[in-house]
Amino acid sequence: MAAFEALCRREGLALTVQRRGIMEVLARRTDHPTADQIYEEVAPRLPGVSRTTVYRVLDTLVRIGAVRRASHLGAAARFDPNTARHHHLVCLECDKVVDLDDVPVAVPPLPARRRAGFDVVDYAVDFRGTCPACRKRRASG
Amino acid sequence: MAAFEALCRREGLALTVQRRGIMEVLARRTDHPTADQIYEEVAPRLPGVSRTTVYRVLDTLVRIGAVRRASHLGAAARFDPNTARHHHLVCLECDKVVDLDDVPVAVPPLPARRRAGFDVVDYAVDFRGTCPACRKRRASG
DNA sequence: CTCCGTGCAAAAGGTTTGCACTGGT
DNA sequence: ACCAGTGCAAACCTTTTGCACGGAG
Repeated sequence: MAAFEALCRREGLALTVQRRGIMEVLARRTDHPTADQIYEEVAPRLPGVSRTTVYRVLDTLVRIGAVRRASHLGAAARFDPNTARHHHLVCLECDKVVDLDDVPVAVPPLPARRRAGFDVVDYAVDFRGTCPACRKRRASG
Repeated sequence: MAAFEALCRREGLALTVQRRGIMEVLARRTDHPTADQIYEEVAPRLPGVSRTTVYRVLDTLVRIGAVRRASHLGAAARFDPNTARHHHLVCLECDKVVDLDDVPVAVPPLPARRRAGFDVVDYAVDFRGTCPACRKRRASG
């Protein structure tokens, strides 16, 4: 939390009660709350806070690297005709997703004591980085 | 495509032009189109087709196992205060996501020739399966 | 001929935007 | 005091639902 305040100062961002409150909620929770869940938890402590602010603060937190979006696959649902196990290349800048067909990736089995009671039947690996188009765009821009 | 028609017959589903057209688009594309992108591509071939139908057909295709949803993280965006590399346990039934903090998973580096020009800087592994609550619910129900 | 599947329209989330005001710095 | 940050309302985008019609089996 102190690190967060330092980060804000370094970025020249105002330390508002809203930002502090939302960051506190995020820092405490170990699940991956939605914007609305964060709003519900923050609203009693910050009377009059709006959902708009929650969305805007979350954008800011993502931009300065204080939190992550849990999925990099974009907002809208995407569909994949390939039902076999396969992995993905994901561009962190434009959310483009490319299949890695026929590229087996050996992931060691998760030890039973780390599975939190889940029956694990499969896995998928997202390799994250920058796609050729975004790299080029950044180099020229 | 022939396999898809056989699958429909086996499931007792009518082979409508809409289902065939949407499945053809999905089978041809190697990216992960959104419902709207599929609609845009299918609309000229199926005059008068509605977005509603695209959504309903996609649901059907997922149900019979002809396609997959590319993300299992649910509709709403989720936020994660943990910006360090970590992996996830994902329930395929209720979309619950649990962090695997401090559980390193060794994934071999992707050979350069499989990277499709991406600069890969990180990776994340989603372990997929059934969470304890859903397993219990299924056992009792 | 019988329903399943579709189209339309409207509703239901989730998220973003325009504008005026307020609170940090 | 200035301007970034906020609140409100309305718009926007994606997805779902109710109802009536039409075509596949």
